[in-house]
Amino acid sequence: MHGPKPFPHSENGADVEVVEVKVGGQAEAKLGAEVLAIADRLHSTAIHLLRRLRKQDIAAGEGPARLSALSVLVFGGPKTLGELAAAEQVKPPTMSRMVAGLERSRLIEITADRRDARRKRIRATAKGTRLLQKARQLRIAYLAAHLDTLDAGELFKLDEAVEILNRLLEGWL
Amino acid sequence: MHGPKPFPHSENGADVEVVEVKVGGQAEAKLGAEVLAIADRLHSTAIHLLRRLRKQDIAAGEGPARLSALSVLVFGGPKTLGELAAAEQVKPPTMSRMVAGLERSRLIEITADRRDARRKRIRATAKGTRLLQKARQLRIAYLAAHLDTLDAGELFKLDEAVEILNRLLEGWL
DNA sequence: TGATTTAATTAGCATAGCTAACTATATTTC
DNA sequence: GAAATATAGTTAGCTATGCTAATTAAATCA
Repeated sequence: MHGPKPFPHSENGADVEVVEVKVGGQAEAKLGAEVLAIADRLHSTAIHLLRRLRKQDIAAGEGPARLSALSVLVFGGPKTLGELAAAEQVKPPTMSRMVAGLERSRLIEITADRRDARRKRIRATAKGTRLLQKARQLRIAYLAAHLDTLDAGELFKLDEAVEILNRLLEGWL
Repeated sequence: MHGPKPFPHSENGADVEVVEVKVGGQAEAKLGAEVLAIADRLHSTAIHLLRRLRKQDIAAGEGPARLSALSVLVFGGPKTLGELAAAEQVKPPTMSRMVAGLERSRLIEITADRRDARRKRIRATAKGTRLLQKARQLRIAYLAAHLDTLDAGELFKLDEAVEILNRLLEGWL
């Protein structure tokens, strides 16, 4: 039927046959067992992949959530707190605390917005940019070292799948 | 060069050219830019995928980590605490607390091991099994509803990639 | 028997998520 | 222009997850 069962999750995953779901509060879809099974495996795989990578994150001295927010600033330019929270799909109080931590570590700088005194302009410092590069290297190189044991065809398939998922996530909300 | 940039992360991801890493403390690999770029995109995609799914997890009343541990018990049978911790790639104190929470909610049962009084036998209750099915349905159906917007070819590619990743993770440590 | 190893817990710390309630500033409406 | 409303962020307080270090209890080894 399918490949090797990778983790205790996923096993027996197709016990749900057909399910109705509302997505975005409007559409209603009937889903086949095959799609559910793929969703199940994908979910489990993503969980376990990130469990491994999380350990590398910690080696950088800041947690994964902070590094991710810092990454938005480094590659996306300065943002307000609300924009950052939206980009990271997190509520403002959560981002508020992460920003406070990043500032204590001198990885970001906060300045007042002249147009709107309620807003804060948040941007990465040189130190923050440097740290992010280092952390990226830890995480990504670790993952890449494992990916490197795959052959070229497998890597290609992986890359294709990532693209498909990214397109899906873009129009997701 | 490559596809659409999906998130502020990932952008400019190939600024690391060649990197040496030690994996498992033994091998040393030189990694090309292509593998690093794929690793980068995969990492970012996994993060953002799980951000979305986490919200569904919470709808079930238990957090994702507990549900994941419960899943191991439901599909993998009874385990000791140490086995559970190992399966979930977590330290024993962390699992100890999760198990305590699951027991308070009557989702698992703990009995003494007759052979070794230090060990605990932990297994899912009927209630736990039921809850897991429901939670699975929430998470998986939500993801599946989005996957359902893909065409058959894309789904196939996704499934292939998941299999490749699972094989990779199995022999990872 | 005594020493060591192993299984699990407890205590204590940090990060990360949330909601509710509050402050301060902008904007809209009368 | 003053009052009402809306928006941006913070603070307080809760929960869940992760960790390490130290402790307890039981099993195993010398």
